[in-house]
Amino acid sequence: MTDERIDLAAVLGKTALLSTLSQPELQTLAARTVRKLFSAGELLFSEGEPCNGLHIIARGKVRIFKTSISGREQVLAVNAPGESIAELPVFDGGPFPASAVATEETEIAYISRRDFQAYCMDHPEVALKVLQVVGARLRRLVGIIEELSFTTIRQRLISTLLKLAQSEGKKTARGIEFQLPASHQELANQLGTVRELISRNLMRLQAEGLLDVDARQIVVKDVKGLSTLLDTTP
Amino acid sequence: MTDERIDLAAVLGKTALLSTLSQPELQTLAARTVRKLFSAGELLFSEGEPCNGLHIIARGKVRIFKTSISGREQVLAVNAPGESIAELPVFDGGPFPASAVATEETEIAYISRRDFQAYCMDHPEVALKVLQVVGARLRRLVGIIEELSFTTIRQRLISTLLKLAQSEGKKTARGIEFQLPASHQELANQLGTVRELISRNLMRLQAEGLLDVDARQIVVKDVKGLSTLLDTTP
DNA sequence: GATGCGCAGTGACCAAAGTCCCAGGCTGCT
DNA sequence: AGCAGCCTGGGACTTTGGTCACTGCGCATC
Repeated sequence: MTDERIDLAAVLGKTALLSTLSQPELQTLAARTVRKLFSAGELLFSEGEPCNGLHIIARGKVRIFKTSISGREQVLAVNAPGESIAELPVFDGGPFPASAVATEETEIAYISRRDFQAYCMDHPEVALKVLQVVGARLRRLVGIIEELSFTTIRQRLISTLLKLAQSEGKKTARGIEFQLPASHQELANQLGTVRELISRNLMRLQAEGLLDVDARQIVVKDVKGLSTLLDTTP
Repeated sequence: MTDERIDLAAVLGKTALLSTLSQPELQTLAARTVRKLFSAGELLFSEGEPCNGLHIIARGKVRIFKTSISGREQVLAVNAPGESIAELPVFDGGPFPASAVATEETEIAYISRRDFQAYCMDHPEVALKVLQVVGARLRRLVGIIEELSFTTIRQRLISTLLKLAQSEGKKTARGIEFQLPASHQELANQLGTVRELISRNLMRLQAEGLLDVDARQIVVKDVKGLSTLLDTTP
């Protein structure tokens, strides 16, 4: 038990929301925290459910998404350890605006709404921190709106390919090489479209000589060429 | 001058953000508030500019929007008196994520970032209120994303027509009658598309016998028919 | 009355997005 | 080996979205 508390306090201290707190404060908060374990693919919560507490990711990865009647998915965010999710329903009392699923084995630290709200009243700097985090989230959503309404799928795909190339690509003789981090289907969900279009657009870029594609293995041959495609008006 | 202060305090008291405050508190806040006047069509701020304070609408109407390189517009929100805008950049220190324009003669109460942040530290309940307001905003954005990624323009149009019919339609012998509140162009901006499609889709609905259209004058003849069109998968 | 100007309607046309469907490859399981 | 379940590739086709160009109307202004 003691081990758990110490561990939890460490986890809490690493989250952006609570980084300003002192050790003893983290301890008291940790005492009110519940651990929850989710296996890969398990739902944390679904859109529309009431929200009773704050989730903080201690380990694993969580995808936040909306689902349409026809079964299509639009990813809103993918969160990693140290990040909190669904801060807002905690404060406005409304239901979850989207669903959340663990994409791998995931451990959550859970603090009840009442406790966290009370904590914010006593520690206004935490409330301000929450506002900062929420600000980043809002900016991301505005970015998604911008992409959905101003760019083509082709451009969105190119943009994520370039990001991936930059973050995890390795320079080789043939170009910048990397692996797609997920199936075409999941990529499609993130870009708000369907599998076929991902496949087709990748092939098209290959035909144009900008990429080499072998299933998930990508070789970017012409970064500049790709970049210029981003600026052309749809 | 005295008049102004009293007036400002009244305005502040009516905003959702500050509704919990007492009269004297409103007075002290009002003393730190600056009035700003904007005429119709004038920009309050542009996307990317740094944000130095909180804007509260005292009178008029403000449209928040993004612009694409090709000149297209996507409306994120239209705010009315009593609402605050751009709360978030105030707290996270980042630039404005979108632009704002006054759609009619508009009066703004402006409080500097420093003052408002300090005020939140002293009055945590205000910070919590801000979180509530921001929560509503975030839900709206998620709603826009959902619409953009799951529905056709036709459906979005129908949905706003039904909302308008409900909020300001009058029942007549021919059906529910109302006026479009703006030009086709502005409507298109709100739905994230172009003028022609609004025009065409309205005509199409008329051809299908669901509406009667005469420029901006709309008569909804078949509410049920329209509603069912919303549920069909795109 | 002539001249602009903004707004709405429309036809032709093109590109992007999406649907349906099937083939082939790989993996893991029995 | 055989089968089931995935993921990817790709063909054929439809719908939707968007562009361009032009017409016509109403209104204000000169």
